[in-house]
Amino acid sequence: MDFKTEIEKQLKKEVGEVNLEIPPDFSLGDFALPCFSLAKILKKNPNDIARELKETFKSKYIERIEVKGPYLNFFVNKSILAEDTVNSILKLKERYGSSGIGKGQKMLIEHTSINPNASPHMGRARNALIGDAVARMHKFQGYKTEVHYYINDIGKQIAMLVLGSKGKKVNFDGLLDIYVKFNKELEKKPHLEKEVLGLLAKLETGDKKTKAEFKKIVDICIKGQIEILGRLGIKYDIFDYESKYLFNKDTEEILKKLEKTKLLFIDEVGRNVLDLDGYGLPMKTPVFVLTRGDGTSLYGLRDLAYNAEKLKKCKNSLIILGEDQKLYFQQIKLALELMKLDAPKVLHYSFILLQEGKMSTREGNVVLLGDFIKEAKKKSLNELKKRGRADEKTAEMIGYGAVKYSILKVSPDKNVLFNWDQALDFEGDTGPYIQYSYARACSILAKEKRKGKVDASVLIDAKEKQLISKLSSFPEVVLDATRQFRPQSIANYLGDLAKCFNEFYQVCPVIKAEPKIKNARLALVECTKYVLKNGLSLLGIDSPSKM
RNA sequence: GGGCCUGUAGCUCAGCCUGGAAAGAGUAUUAGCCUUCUAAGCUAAGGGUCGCAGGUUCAAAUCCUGCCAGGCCCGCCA
Repeated sequence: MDFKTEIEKQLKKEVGEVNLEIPPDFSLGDFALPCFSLAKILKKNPNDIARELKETFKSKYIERIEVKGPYLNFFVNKSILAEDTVNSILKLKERYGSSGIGKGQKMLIEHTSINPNASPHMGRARNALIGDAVARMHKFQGYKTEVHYYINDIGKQIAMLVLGSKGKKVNFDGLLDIYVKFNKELEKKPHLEKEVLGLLAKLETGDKKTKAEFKKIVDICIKGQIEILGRLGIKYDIFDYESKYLFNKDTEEILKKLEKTKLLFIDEVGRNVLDLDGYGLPMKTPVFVLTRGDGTSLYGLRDLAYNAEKLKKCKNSLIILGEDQKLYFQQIKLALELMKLDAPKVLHYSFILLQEGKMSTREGNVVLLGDFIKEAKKKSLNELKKRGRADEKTAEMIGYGAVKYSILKVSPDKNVLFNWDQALDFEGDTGPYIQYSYARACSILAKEKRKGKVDASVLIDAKEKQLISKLSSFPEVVLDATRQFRPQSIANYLGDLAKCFNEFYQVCPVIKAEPKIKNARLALVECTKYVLKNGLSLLGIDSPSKM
């Protein structure tokens, strides 16, 4: 039952199209109609309008109506809401919250796509965590999702690692060090740059030995990255290697297509350049450079080929990109549109900053994801020990939950200043707080079983009503979050829900309540358990039944 | 110089798209609550020129303009 739509439908008959809002405080009602705008149309005092509407409005879904000055406040029939919400959740269980809007549709999501040059740092992890959550949200809504990871296996960075690791035994953890050292070397000896480019040119001719050298580094790197991300439960369906689009000549196809637009030209140093003047790109000279002077391809050209292929596979597509790629993506989008191709939708996120500035793999001032989750697990294991448990699996659930929640709850537009203490906080508005609420619910349900029919209308305590109201809004929150690619909305909702549940827990004993109320409260706890679990799983966070 | 994002309590953030009632959480500080379903919890107190200045509106944290501060980007990196 959608109360809001029901009230709006009724009001439409009386005064035309209106938009209800949620009052600032629970005690003021469930929905409110401010009568200011009506005052203008009806040429009457808003307070009078509110009073008159109160008299004429009738609906069985409304318990009572209060007039507060120019506001008409609706109190929905709590027993209908309670019955409705509880029945719906108990029926749908792990599907509660899904609208099914994605049924029959496919969604391709590309995320993470970290350069295979080192162990991932927290900044990159933000991409993976957001992408993973968005993918889970779509899956939940019925989309058939396909998660892609694009591997930049032929870039300058790999060439640098190939050169830097000559004669050394390389492993995943040592790559960062090699990369940092090589970059320092490069500053001192600029002629190394030529060696790097030479190696790239050799690669593009298809030289077997060079290919093998690149592949060796890339394989080590990808394997290490996937292992770390896999620990966090982040999985990919398909890995796309950038080199493929070079060696299968797709890039040449793209150049041919772009030639037809008449906007492609060869500049004074022999590069293929796309003229994007007149499209409002905020660049000094609005062009898109596609090849180097020596004819080798640049990243952008290969990316165009990649995007063209993704589009063939699926017309619904999303990519997660850092804010540094905003302008670059505009170029890609324009170039694709010139070829009459749709660009994917894009979600940009800002960087995680350190006290001393931006994280930079090249300079080596990074907090590695691997180190961070290790620390998180260690801390949660410690906390578990204090409570007489020391279960590794649960420690991971909690530690990783803290990491994920702390990143996902913040809007991607915001820079995050990385702070160890804060990121590893387990109290207050954190992942473990939500998990703890879940564990509390499980604990009650393990002690006592609900029996027979539930009469939800006996749930009349203020905290019970508040909890029910919160539970009932879950589907709307998920729908909105999915449509707008906003995992943070779900994270914030879960924080609120956990708070509502803990407040209820404090004042409403379940097991000791009289039978009728006990049964209804058990049902309410069960409902909360489902919603917490469903919500957490959308963020890729596990729900431990004990902690 | 140009473009995009951000600026809300000491600190970390929600609310801004879609304007509406006294601006919300968490944390930190202070004071309470474990013989009662897990205290990773709950209750209470103090703490705010919503960056600044204009404008639109009956009404602005929310919309518009200008300015200030931070982040990101602006041709052979990816």
